[in-house]
Amino acid sequence: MSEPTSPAGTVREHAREEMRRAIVDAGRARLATDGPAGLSLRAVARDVGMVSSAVYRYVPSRDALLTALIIEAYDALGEATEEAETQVDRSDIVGRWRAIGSGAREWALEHPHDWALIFGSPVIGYAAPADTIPAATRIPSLLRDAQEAGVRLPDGAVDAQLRRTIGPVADFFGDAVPPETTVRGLMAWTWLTGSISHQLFGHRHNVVDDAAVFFAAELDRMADFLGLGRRER
Amino acid sequence: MSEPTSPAGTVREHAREEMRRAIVDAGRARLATDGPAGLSLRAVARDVGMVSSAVYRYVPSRDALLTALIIEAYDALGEATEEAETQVDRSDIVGRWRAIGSGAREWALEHPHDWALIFGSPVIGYAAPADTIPAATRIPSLLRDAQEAGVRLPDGAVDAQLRRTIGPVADFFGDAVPPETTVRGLMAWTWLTGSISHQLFGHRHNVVDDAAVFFAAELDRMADFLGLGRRER
DNA sequence: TGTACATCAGTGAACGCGCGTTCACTGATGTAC
DNA sequence: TGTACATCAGTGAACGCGCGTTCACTGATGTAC
Repeated sequence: MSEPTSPAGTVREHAREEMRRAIVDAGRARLATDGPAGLSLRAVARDVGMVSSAVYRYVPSRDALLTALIIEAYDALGEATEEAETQVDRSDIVGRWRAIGSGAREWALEHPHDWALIFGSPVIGYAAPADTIPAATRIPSLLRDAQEAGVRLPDGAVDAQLRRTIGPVADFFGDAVPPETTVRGLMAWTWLTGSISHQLFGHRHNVVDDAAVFFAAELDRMADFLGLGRRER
Repeated sequence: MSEPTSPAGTVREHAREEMRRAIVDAGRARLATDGPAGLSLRAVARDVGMVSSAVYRYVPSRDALLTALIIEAYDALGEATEEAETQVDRSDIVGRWRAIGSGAREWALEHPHDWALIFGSPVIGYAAPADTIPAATRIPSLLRDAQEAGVRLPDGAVDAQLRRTIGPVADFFGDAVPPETTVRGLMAWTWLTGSISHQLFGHRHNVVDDAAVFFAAELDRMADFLGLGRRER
């Protein structure tokens, strides 16, 4: 029962990759109990059954581990929302909007501490690693699709100053989408993350009884605000 | 030049209260550099020029100091928004809404770490001390005033389940305000805090060039969403 | 007004703790010939 | 296939640090008579 022949170095590399995963995963678990500021390499080392100095074989420093956790959180949220959205028929614009919202919410409920890493207080000394959050880009692409599908998007007048200030995201939304729609798209993203944070961070205790019911109502009103249900006459 | 006669104990009590203030203020300043998790009584003691054990005369523990800071932040935000709102004529409903929004935003820009204490990641082991955030109650009272002033607030149909779930805040908004307006009022609060957090926490870098311009545009659209400009026919 | 006593603010040493990171090392696993 | 050497994972001790909290104390300030 010999091992199957494998390219040189691969076995070790594989073990190495597994160990690194175990360390990062232990770090993520630690986040839940200790918070980002309390993340400790020594604690992580104990959790994976290693002496503290050994983790330095896999991770250059405590800060690098935290950075890795932040980046992974961004990516995981992006994947979760994308996955949720693709469950819905491409032509069902409102359904896709709901899927994006609920997908993000569900991921957040399953990974509250990772959500906090992204949308909670910035960890001192850490900027958001990416200029663009993968999950955020679902909205502009949805609006572009809506436009192409003949949805009558909000197109009120937008003055030059406001049009200028949304310049950095004009490319994401595309030229065809009216500026008013871009403004509202950004607002929708803000509201979506705000609502999820309120739910997660306890700001809806004694405000709303059933968070899911209220969230669904919010999603509907936001779809309306974005004009997603309005067909071209 | 003798001291004016003063009730016994008052001089000491006064000094004591001043020292307590200095300690709490130093704690707040520390927040900016060390974050809530890194808040340290020893550091605070150094900042006020005391030996670490001496601060225990004024504050029972590190956690108690943090709690005091959180409570003060809630109150300060509430006062700042109330103060901003009262600058505007009571009958100018849209103006009051803008004042609430801008007042909250300005307070947040001046006290970003206190804002993070309230709306950022929950500090592990600390629940929001109050069931109600003083600042949040500005919105229901504004909507009640709008109603009385004859503004035609959103009054679409709201199903029983949704009406039930907003039960806990029904009193704040009052019976006269339509349930749809209550739903939108809660959404407006969510959006307001979300927008400010996005600005403060860096989520608008490379999204929007001029945060103030975009925020003003958001306020206008939200006023619209709340139906604040619509007069009874 | 003067004295004896009680209260209180602040000191300094000590407790036991966990942290990030470095470094010289051992022993196992892979590579080259 | 067999041996000599290089690479690498993991060890254990050590560095210097800051933390929260307790405790017996000193000396100043207030109170009662």
